[in-house]
This record gives sequence, structure tokens and C-alpha cells, in this order.
Amino acid sequence: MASSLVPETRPLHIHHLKAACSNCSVLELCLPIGLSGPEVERLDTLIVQRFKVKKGTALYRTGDPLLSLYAVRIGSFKTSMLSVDGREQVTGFHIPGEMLGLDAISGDEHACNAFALEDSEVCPIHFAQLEKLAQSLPSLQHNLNRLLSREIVRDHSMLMLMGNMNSDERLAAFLLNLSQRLSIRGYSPRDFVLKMRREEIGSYLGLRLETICRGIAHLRDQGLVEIAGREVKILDMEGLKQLVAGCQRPQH
Amino acid sequence: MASSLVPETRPLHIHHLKAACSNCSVLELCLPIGLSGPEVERLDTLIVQRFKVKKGTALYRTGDPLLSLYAVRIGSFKTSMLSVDGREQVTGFHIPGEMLGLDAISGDEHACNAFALEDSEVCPIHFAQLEKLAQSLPSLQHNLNRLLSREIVRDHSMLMLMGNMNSDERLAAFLLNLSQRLSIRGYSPRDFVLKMRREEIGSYLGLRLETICRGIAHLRDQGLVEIAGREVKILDMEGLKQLVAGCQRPQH
DNA sequence: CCCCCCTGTTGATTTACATCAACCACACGT
DNA sequence: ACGTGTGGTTGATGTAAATCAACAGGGGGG
Repeated sequence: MASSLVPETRPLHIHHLKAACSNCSVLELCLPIGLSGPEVERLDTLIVQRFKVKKGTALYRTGDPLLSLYAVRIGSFKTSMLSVDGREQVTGFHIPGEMLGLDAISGDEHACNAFALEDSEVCPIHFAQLEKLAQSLPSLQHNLNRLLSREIVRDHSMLMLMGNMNSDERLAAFLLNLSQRLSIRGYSPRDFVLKMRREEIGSYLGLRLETICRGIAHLRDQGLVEIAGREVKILDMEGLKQLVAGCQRPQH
Repeated sequence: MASSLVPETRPLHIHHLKAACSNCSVLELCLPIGLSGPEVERLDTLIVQRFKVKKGTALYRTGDPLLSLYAVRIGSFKTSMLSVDGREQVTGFHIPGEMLGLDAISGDEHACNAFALEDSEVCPIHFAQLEKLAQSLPSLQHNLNRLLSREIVRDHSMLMLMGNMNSDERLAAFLLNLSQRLSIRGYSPRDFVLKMRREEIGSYLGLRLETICRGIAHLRDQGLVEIAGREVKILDMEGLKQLVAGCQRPQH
């Protein structure tokens, strides 16, 4: 298995996204279960109504009751927890084809906040109905289990990053991870736009925003990337990978 | 919901553990689903044969195929990931009544190592059979979902700890968390024994072992705890809680 | 159009923790 | 009994990142 910083590759390419005009194809992106015919129709019934979320607004907040999970269709989100004294910890960024809300299953209420980083669109998946449907579709249930477990693996790799990597390594790992996830979804792995602020990257990586700026400067000085504002161009993918190679989980 | 550093209280007390002479009562501790009669018997069939794991030996290792999840019956475990260049990141400690192996579901192979911190005993739960059984027992499936989701919430709180807390706060949070989990299982929340070394606590909290020692000294100087070697006595539970109050997720 | 706020960048200084090092207690094996 | 190894504690010093601070660019609203 690939390191969590380099998510496991699945056979999904741009034509899948391009074809995503129905609700269900996004669902299949998140819960790729290989259904057919009438089963697809049953899956479709889970989706109440896909809807838009404006930049900066909350899709849900800590404590909201769990009604639906959400598949990101268009745009991007950050999830974050707020401490009593007001510090924010960003726990993840989510791009199209990824699922939001898994941490709510535990207590029937959302355990974090989800904010749109840009004008976005999601497919809500009514959770109680999903569980009900999963009863009669074993492969759907299995994929839900895997989805939850994958999130755990991802979080463990973040703990490894927080525990063992220095600031430049964290930043490189972040960029590589994002690049790979975008690539899986059919976007360019070398040229992309950061939808979040430096401060949010910093919170996610356990660093201050100034440290992110300096890290960017370091990577630029080494000729690994070209970053102007939020526009990223990766010049030396192998160089970036070498930077984080030692501090990651062995591949396979 | 309680902060992950203070796990949610469930109605489980020492008499549950004391009565744990069958395999199944440990399972019910992990997957408390309120089954009865013939359903319990079906659950029993999942358990191949409970077995002992000697101190210092591996229950499983990264890359091992997923055969079973494991419920800790007696003793304790650490789970850890090893980076390419040999650094260890401890991702969790596990006491009786807790489940091991959830991160393996994602890729059908274990994504971390699990080592016994003392002579221990586990109940293996054959995963393929568990999934099969869960199909016909919705409440079992629901509880598996919750178990997975709870692990995600726990990991997010660890990320918050790594991102926002200083060394003394992390140590206090660690002690409080352990205290609470032991309490739920029927052990004393004020007096307990650390089964792991300082170095392992450090790895878990993203600190060096010397920093753990100094943190212990600080907490002792403030009259909050008495720690001699691995024997812990919590003197001022409220004081400890105040120390971490500001940097945690709001309760409820 | 201009102003102001938000975001990002870079420099100077401080600091919390890591690192290096010495030492102690204890358990275990001979 | 002794030597040896492992785990734990404490002190001195180094350093990576936080903090404090100044400033620049750009976009939106009046």
C-alpha cells in the first residue's frame, strides 16, 4: 500500500469526472462498489438533493446532528476543530470525489466543522438510509468499512508527520499528497491552485503561517517548486519525494 | 460528546470485566450491541480461539494480511508505525476492552505494528466472518461503524494535541485520557501503572523521552501527581484538567 | 478612484524543546 | 558477589520554529 501521504492509486481518471453528470457517479467515486442496473437506482434514492455551499460558509458544524455524509462534487472544503480557547486545528482538506462527515458516525453528531474553501457543491448521502441499504448490499457495506478505515490510516500518517518531520519535510509531504490526490481525480499533478490560506496549511501541519512561507521559500531555493501566491508548479517531483522519503512509512 | 482526550463514558463498570469469563463478554465490551440468546451464540462463532501474547512480541506487523481484528482481554499493547529510516511513531496504546487492527480494513493488510507491553491475551475476531454476520445483525454493523468512526475522532484529537499543546499539556492530557479509560474499565482512575517506557510515551506525544521526564517533574512540582518510575498517583485531578482545559475541544 | 483590510513575505529576536552528556537504580545473568 | 544492560533522571548547550514586527500587493467597497 502507498504511504498515506501518497494515497493509494485507484483506477479513476478524468473521464470518470467528466462523465459525472448524475449524482451517482460521484457516489461511485467515493464508494466504488461496482454496482449495476437496479442497484444503482437504489443507491440514487439515498441522495436527497445535491446542493451548493458558498465560499466561507459551513457545510456543518461541531455538534450538528448527523443527518448525511457528504460527497464533494465540485470545489473544496477544510474540516477543523475549535478548542475552548479559540485555537483552530485543521484536520483535513477535501477535494472532489472525497467524503465528508465520517467522524460524525461515532456520536450521531458532527465532531468537527466543515467550511467551503471556494464555491462548492456536495451530494448529501442520508446516513440512516445508507446503513439500511448497506444491509442488503454487502459490497456497499464493505466499501463503507474501507472508507472509514482509510481515514484512520490517513490520520496515523498525519501523526507520523507531526511527530517526526521538520517543517520543510511537512510542507513537501503536503504538496505531494495534494498533487497525488488531484492526479487521481484527473487534474494535473504538477500545476494546481491552493484553495486555502497559509495559516490553514500551517494549522494542518502543526506550524505557524510564517513557517509555511519560509518553507515555500526553501523549496523554491532548491529548485523543487515554483509557488506564486496560491499558484503551485512542481518542478522536481522526484526531488520532493526524496525530501520526505526517509521519514515516511515504507511503501508496500 | 466528551473530548477524545476524555473518552465518552459508557455504562461499563468493573463487574462487567470481573464477569468476563467467556469470550463473548469481551466482544460485547468492544461491540456493545445488546444481543441476546441465539445471536450471542452466533457472535461466539467468530472467535477462533483466544490466545496469549508474550511481553515484547508482536501480535501483528505492518503488511501482515488482515485475518482478524483483536479485542484485548488482558494486558496492554502499543501500535506503531516505522519510517523508512527507522524512526518509530507510536499511534496508540490499548488496554482491556479495546479493539486492535481497525486500520487493516482499508487495504486488507495491517498498516501498523502491534506489540504487547506485558504478557497479554486477546480474542481474535475473524474479520470476513464478522462482516458476514454483520449483514444479518444491523446493530452489529452499526456498532462496527461507530467503532471505526470513534477511532477517527480520537485521532483528530491527537492531531489537535500535536498541533496546539505544549509538552506539559500533552503529558497531562495523556495521563487524564489513560485515567479515564482505565476508570471506564473498572480500574482506579487515580492509581495505575504505566506499562510503557518514557520513550514510547514521548513518541506517542511527539516529544523526546527527556521531555517526558521533565514534564513529569513539572507536574510533580505543582503537586498534581506523584509518579515514581511507572507507578502513577493522581493527586489533583481537577488541577490536571484545568491544565488542558483551554486547548481541548469544548465538551458537548 | 482611493482606502482599507486581508493575505502573504521577510527580518530580528526569543523560546521551548531537542540534543548531548553524565549519572543512578534496578534487574538479571554468571 | 560482581559486571552489564536497560530505563530513568537531571543538567548544559544548541537549534528549529514561534513570536514580534514591518511592509508589500491586491481586491473589494464606499
